[in-house]
Amino acid sequence: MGSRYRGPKSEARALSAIINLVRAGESVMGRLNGQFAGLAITQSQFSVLDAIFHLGPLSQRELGEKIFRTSGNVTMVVDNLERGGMVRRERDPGDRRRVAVRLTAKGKNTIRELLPRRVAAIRDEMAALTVAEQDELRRLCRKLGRQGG
Amino acid sequence: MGSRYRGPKSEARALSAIINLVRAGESVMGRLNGQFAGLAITQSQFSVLDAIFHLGPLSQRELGEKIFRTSGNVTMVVDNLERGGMVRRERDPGDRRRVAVRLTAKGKNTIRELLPRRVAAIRDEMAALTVAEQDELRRLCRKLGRQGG
DNA sequence: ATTAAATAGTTTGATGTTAAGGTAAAATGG
DNA sequence: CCATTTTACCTTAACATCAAACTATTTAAT
Repeated sequence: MGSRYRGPKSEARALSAIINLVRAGESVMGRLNGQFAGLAITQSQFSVLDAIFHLGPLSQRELGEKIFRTSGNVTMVVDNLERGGMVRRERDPGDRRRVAVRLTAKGKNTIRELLPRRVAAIRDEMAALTVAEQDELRRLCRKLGRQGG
Repeated sequence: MGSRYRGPKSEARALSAIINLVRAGESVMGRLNGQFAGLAITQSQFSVLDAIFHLGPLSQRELGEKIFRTSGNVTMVVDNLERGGMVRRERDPGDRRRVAVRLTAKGKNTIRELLPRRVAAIRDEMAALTVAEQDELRRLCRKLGRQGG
């Protein structure tokens, strides 16, 4: 499926599109994460705080789903957040396998402070494109991303 | 610059576009890197082999530029490739700070075997989009990527 | 020539990431 | 009730990644 021959030109075009796609993603995220330079927080940590802030306490399994990471990874990220006093682990008494990850006051303050900056940075990033272009980009990326998984 | 107000709807649009951009890049690369599962090679290692294969021996600084990584990182990736017998380091006699990274026969065979597979996988990934869409995607990603860096 | 600045590469310390395997708890099926 | 399977989390080993500090070498300035 999708493998009908299109010739070498077609391959160069596909390669170029992918390179630019990946590079754009990396460079946008790189600039966005520049926000965190100096602050004691990383991208993964931000993602976790953001998820809990918007969705309420989550188990690590749920967090892994939200941020598209393995459970082993979530363990480490939550470890580091916990050490920094941003979140608290609470064993679920009903199902003792589960751990609810919950924001502390410090974590809540941090994410509340960071969010508006992040929103502003995203707005500025995307200001390079018109509204129509942003919609088209999203449409194309969805079509691509959906593919295999 | 680029920060004239566009309202909250605009921010949701921008955020959604970025999320889909980054996710598409990650998911496409994830599927592409699935190719390497089982083989003793990683994405970074592939990038290095690919660069040397097409451009000839490069210094580590040049490699870092090509694959958008820091020099410290290149040191480790080349370490691992060298340990696997894929490349050889050769001190430049003219400028003894420099190290030329050169493919071994094994490295050459490996990349020659991997490249066609990668090209085919890329072709299949992008077959989700029409030719016109591929061009548009590339154009939009370029516009975005150029921005800050 | 001496000194200062720049460049190439390495090392270190912290974090992230996965895959694979391990432990404990819960659910399921006799 | 007991054995099996599944689930949630943790641990380990290996690699990736960056920032910052460091060594060695080259270039530039005076």
